[in-house]
Amino acid sequence: MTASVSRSTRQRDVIARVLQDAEGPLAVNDVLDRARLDLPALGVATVYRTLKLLTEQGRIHPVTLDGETRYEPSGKGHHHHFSCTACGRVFTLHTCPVSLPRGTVYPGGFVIEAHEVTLYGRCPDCAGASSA
Amino acid sequence: MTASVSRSTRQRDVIARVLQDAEGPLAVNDVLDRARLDLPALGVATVYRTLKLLTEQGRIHPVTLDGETRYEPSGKGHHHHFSCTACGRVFTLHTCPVSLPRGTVYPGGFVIEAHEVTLYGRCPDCAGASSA
DNA sequence: TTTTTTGCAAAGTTTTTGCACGGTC
DNA sequence: GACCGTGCAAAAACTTTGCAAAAAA
Repeated sequence: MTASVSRSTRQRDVIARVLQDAEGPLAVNDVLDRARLDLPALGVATVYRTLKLLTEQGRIHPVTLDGETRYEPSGKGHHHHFSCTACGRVFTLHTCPVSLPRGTVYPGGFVIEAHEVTLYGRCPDCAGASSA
Repeated sequence: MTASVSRSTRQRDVIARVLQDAEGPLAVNDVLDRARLDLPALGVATVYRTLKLLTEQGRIHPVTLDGETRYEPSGKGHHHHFSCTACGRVFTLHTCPVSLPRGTVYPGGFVIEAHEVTLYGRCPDCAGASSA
């Protein structure tokens, strides 16, 4: 038996690109919708399988926000997320609001290794056209 | 269309107490298991409905940690969570590492309403066990 | 051609909903 | 007694898995 080799397919390429081009981490459904613009016949199962594959390969990774699992490309450096309370979209922010270097000891004796910040509010689009 | 009145029931009391007595935010299943110690016949649907009700009443709120939606009592003041990468326990921290008043406008035009911070690292117990 | 991948559909899971009975007010 | 809440079971929503056909190598 041979070790299975991961092949390059149109589906995988499109899904990977969709994630790369996204404004932030995408939920399975977002990926499906966007990828179908290029591949109308794309099946849901393929999306799930591809997201799992890309995750195992370390090319993307899951982020859970508001109880929903989303995926974003790895290697985009330190960043955080902004969840719009109006339209529900999630954006990636490259500005970090905290200063917590690794090794910082928090009150109580908690030794910090990493941190995650999620901001909530109105995204530029919704803040500008604040009509409901 | 009368405003529905929320009644006090044994199920709701037990579920609320389970959350209050918990050492940290609980997942639906945790709530179900613990509440059934007092109410063996408690149905899953009731747990979901009650968690939703309590959330709408603002008495509890959901937090997503490690890809799972959990619930914790509200009114415990502004706080954040620390997830120990060694023992897996989640702690509540009352010190806030960020200064982001409501209305702050983030670069790009994001209007901040709230924020959530999750810190990862070694809790006091685990840090002490391996530090010099 | 050989082996992997895909799309469809069936099978699992998880969460929500419809109902009749039971409980609270 | 009126009306809300509960448990059960069915339904809907969300993921995973089995297969034969299609695609990559």
